Amino acid sequence: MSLPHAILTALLEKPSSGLELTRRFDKSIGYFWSATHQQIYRELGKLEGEGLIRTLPAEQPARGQKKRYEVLPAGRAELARWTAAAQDPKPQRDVLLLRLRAAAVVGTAGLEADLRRHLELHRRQLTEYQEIERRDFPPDRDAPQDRLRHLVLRAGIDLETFWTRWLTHALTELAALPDEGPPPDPRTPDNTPA
Amino acid sequence: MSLPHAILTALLEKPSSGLELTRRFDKSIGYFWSATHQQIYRELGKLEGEGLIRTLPAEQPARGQKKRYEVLPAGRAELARWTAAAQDPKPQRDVLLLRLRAAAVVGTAGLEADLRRHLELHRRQLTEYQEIERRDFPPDRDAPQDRLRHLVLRAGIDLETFWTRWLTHALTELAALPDEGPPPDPRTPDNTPA
DNA sequence: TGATACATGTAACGTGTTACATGATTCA
DNA sequence: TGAATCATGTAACACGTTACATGTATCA
Repeated sequence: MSLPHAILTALLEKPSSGLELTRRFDKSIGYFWSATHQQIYRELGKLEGEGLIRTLPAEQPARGQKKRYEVLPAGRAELARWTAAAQDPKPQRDVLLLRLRAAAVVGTAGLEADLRRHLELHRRQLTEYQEIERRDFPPDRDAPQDRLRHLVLRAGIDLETFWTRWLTHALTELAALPDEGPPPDPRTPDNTPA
Repeated sequence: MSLPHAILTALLEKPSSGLELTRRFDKSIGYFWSATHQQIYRELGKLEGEGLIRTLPAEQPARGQKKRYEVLPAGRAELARWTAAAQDPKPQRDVLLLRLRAAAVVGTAGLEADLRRHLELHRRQLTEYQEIERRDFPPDRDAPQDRLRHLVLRAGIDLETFWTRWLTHALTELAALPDEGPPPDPRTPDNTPA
């Protein structure tokens, strides 16, 4: 139940059409939440049906026509409620860690290349965030509202930093491993006794 | 498409029944992948249908009866294929960061309590992981297969460390903020001009 | 025999993903 | 007028979540 609140937040910061939202989700919003245009249109329909947002008046709703949305008071209230409500952290799920664990069982063949690729992606993401920081949060003293936004960006930066370090370490470990990690181990059942 | 591979990995490490798997996913597997028993049973059925796993022979399939599964050669091959295949990182989605960003818009009322709760949860998780590390990976020189498992656990530990630090910092910032973050800002439309 | 824990499931729904469809606008 | 781009959408499916259902074993 977070996508609608991500959209409400984005619309409060600036009323937008579906496609404009999609672009903002790809850019600045992307470092804490991502969404495709299909999700966004689906959700905009729901939110309008629930009376939390509305299309700006004086816009005809034809199919290929731009439609700008803005948040209604009920929408702002719902967002405030949700922000303050207690929520449990999402259970952990990380594909890369799972793959490493799987490699401990079936061997590390072919892993290294993709780890390098991920390292490169995270490095690029990191420098991108650092540029945003330089541009949007110049040294010392941002306005009160900006301190929270800066805090969120810092989390993004620190997480990317963590992943680049961890991946670097992982590659070192991989290289130091005996040639094929665990031996092929053909102990899989062809006719294993009970 | 990761849950089946998480199950294959777990079953290769040790053949298990559905409920045993559920327990292992709650414990040691939980720091890189989580799953409920409903997901696990659903997926075990699929995997068996695809010929990647089978129930250990000499077990009657009654409803309340234990059923142990083991991985077939085709299953091991599929896991090895998946482990080596290139995969893009999952798009970022973090509820806590989203809430902070929302708070920058609708105000920070009620946030602090839940941040403290999260901090406490992450601290507890961290010490739990550290105990696993002390117990399962005694100082220096683990066996080759264990180095990868240790690496995965280190990621879990470092991530929890990051979150406790970040939350501590976030609480400091919150406290330093003017009483209600951004002013109530009743600029929501009642009749806003174009 | 009745309660409790163990063990395996079904059903319904919300969200995320991928592929495709349709109308409007622009410009060569 | 035809291709490319902008903009809004539909459809189908995979996965995760929550609530509930059913059968077995144990033991008071």
